[in-house]
Amino acid sequence: MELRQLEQFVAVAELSSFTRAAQRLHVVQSGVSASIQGLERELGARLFERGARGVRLTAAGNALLPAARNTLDAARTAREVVTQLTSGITGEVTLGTLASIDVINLPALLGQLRQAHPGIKVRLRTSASGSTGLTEELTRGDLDAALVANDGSAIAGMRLTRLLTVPIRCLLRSDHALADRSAIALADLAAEQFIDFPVGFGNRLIVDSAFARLGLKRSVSVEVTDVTDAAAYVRHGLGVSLVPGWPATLSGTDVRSIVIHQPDLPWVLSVGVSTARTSSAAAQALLDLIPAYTRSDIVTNQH
Amino acid sequence: MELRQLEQFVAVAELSSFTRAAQRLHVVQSGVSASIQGLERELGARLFERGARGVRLTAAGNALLPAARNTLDAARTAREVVTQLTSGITGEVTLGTLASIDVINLPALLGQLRQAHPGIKVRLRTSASGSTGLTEELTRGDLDAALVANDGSAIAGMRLTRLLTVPIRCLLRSDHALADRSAIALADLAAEQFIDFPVGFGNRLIVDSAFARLGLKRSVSVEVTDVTDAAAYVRHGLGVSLVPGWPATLSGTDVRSIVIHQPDLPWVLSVGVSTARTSSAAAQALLDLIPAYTRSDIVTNQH
DNA sequence: TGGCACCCATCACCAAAGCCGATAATCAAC
DNA sequence: GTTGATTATCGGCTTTGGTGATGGGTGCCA
Repeated sequence: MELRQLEQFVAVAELSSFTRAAQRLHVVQSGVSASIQGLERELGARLFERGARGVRLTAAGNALLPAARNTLDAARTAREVVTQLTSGITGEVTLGTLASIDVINLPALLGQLRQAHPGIKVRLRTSASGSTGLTEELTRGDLDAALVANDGSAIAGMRLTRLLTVPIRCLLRSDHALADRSAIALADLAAEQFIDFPVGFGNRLIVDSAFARLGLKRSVSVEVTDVTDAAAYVRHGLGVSLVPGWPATLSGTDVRSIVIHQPDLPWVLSVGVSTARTSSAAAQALLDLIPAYTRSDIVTNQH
Repeated sequence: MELRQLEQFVAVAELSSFTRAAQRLHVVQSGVSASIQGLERELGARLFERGARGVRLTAAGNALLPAARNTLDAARTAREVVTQLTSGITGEVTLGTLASIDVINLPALLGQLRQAHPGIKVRLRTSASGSTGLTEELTRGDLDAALVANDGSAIAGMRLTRLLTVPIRCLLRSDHALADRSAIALADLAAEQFIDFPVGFGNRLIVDSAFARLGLKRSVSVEVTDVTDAAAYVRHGLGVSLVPGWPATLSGTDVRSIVIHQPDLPWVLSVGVSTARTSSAAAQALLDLIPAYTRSDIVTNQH
């Protein structure tokens, strides 16, 4: 049994395909095929059910998968403990992030990380499909960590660390009938046209499910990927928007940001890692810095 | 980095020698040398200080050693979880044992183990140098587990599980001046000739250190490796003996077994595994059975 | 039902690497 | 200095991982 075989096995298991695993590993498919066969012969058990439409893990394969990951993690750690002594922490980290998160000062964070550990290379990746897409990429193994927003509930396969909780507020044009309220109930907005994020984003998920829980339907007429864009559309009369609210960002404009009550709608930003993997030293170094570079002045759930 | 390299690295580290590591691994020395060099080149750090009298770990080597063991353990576990599904637990276990332990019914235990897990092969090894020798063999990696006897204190590098505590008693010929006492103090025996186990055995260690603590010297004139032998020498007038006492074994003979007080001398039998390694599934299966096959009727420390 | 697309297995070939055996180089102890 | 023990180096052999092409099987769709 070789580390190379375990690596290939894990790749095939994650991608459910010899062909795609070979692509990811930069070898030809026949090599992966032979390698897995060797592993199966050595272990005396078939690891995959081969089908014309990809492969599925057998019971034996399912048993091996976590153990194989453990082994690869241990091997990576073994490498790291030595290289750390000579050249500090090195390695490559891929962080999944949301399109426009100004609550985390990523440039400053990465500057600090570079200064502390020059050997770490960071790659940022944003997903067009929001937190849902990031979650998938993370569990598929394409990301080392991801920033995700949701209502604060757990996500299967991810270990989440909460960074920030911001109440969702309603953006209204100042000439709107509700614009002078001090607080708005969700039910008051059921008939409005909404500007919101696309399906898959945390914000959309929170608001959609809140309406669903109340038994209400709503209409999203414009989709944006940025709170600032949402505010701009509100300003131009395209509708109202429910987004995590930082009152300061709107001061002096003709858009009002009003607290939502009934129910509270907390928008929770977390950083997540896969429960199936252990983080590399490089990833851990990045994760350790995130809380310090998260804006804490608006960590509040109050109205 | 290959598992083979880690295996060779651990062997060299444990034996402090390329040559002996090569012997253990059944490869030639030049192969180990090249392999370790490759590992050092890949990690960018020297792992051993080479000397004419063997090798010593560098700081990098010391850092790598536990991580390498973890990796190898994880790989072994990966193998086991799969083979366990098809052929049950398999593997080879080497148990270090004392020459004559009748308090553990090893034949019955191994019979049960064979019945439960036919794929496990057990090798028993006794050490001529008693518990001390077993401890060394265990930490050197030659044993998976060892039965050791001592006064119940901890042993560096070993995780001990207590099986049995038996008070040490004094064997005397029935015509001895102290033979009719109901209890004897250690100081009463300082002038006697002793029959005892060789240095390195748990019993010898306990009694020697007890006399040393009292500031007394004693003379061991006959060395045996079996309690029955000790009783035989006592019967023939060669001296007295302090051994873990089971009154029943002497009934109907002309040798008396008398309790020692001042101080209590507990003889503690434990089974130990190395703290540096995790046990294989096969070793664990054996360990799990030991308590059930340990005589519990004499688990007592009372006089 | 036949063709097509997709996927895994097999094969021949090549380059790299592991292993062996022998030998050189180094160092400590006597 | 010599001896003994230890690690490093070298040439040659064998194994094996990788490649690229090909074959065979399966589901999908016209």
